[in-house]
Amino acid sequence: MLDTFEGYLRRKGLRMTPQRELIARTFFGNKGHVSAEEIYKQVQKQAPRIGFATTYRTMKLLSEAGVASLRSFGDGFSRYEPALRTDHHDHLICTQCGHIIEFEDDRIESLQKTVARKHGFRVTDHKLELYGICSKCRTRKR
Amino acid sequence: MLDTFEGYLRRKGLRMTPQRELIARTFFGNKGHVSAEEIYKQVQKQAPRIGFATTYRTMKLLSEAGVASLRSFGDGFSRYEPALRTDHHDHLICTQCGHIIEFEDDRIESLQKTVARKHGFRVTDHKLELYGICSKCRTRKR
DNA sequence: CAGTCTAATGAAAATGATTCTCAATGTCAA
DNA sequence: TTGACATTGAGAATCATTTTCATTAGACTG
Repeated sequence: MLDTFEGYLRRKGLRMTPQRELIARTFFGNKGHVSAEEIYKQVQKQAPRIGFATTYRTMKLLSEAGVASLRSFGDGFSRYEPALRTDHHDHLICTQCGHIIEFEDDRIESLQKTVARKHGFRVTDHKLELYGICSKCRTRKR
Repeated sequence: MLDTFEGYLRRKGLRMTPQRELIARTFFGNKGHVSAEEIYKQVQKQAPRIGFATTYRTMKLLSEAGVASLRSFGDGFSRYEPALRTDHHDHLICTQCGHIIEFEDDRIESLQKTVARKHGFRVTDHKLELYGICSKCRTRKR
């Protein structure tokens, strides 16, 4: 993962710096769905001198390198999640508590490809989000 | 459509004003996937005195009334599309030219419900977006 | 090692979509 | 008519993200 990133940088004539390494490691240490600001705060604890500009810049680099993928849910800001995961997964989002569950379903995936092909599209990425109320919130409600 | 909106306003003790009506009509006159700014520009042509604040406010009202639904694609800003359409549809988005194609697929819909149920979710809404390159862009490319 | 070239950094300012504030205006009901 | 609010438009404010810019650090050359 980190190697892929380093390779990308080298290929582009860019450098692997301590800051970039720390930010990348911090990012990979997360479960996913992390906003740039969250990364920034975590990084701050270990290296308070690192500015948010560098964090944002590095997140963008990670995304360009293909090791992070940008995902914008409905809320104000963009989240990153580790790419290159073997499983393609989608999201179930509770509109009540904000909890996010990942799932995958091969049948849906293959239907998506079929539909795209029918419209002459070559799909490079996709995003499926189901919004609803999770069981916990539903029982808590009444 | 407009009646539904009017009903919502009345129920909330709010008023149907000329501005709101024009904005609503303009919105309904569009195919969908319109940003608040686009609506604003269109409205401006007919009534230059209307400010963007009013446009934004009215779009939010339309959304609360359930006649418009907010959809944020990856780009910087939020788009609205007419709700209450009989067909549930999803989007194919060309990352090259930005063209958006709507599609619907009942099998995918029902699979979504199945998956959600398995996780104890009651789905209220969903969003499926396939990103790729459309046939036009693909042939133009080489 | 010294010198040079360029990338990288952090702080602060800039941006751009959206929201809020506020004074002025409109509308309804009593 | 009057009072009570809702509404409006203009501009200021917000908030995540980007850009600018002066400074620092790295890597390479001789």
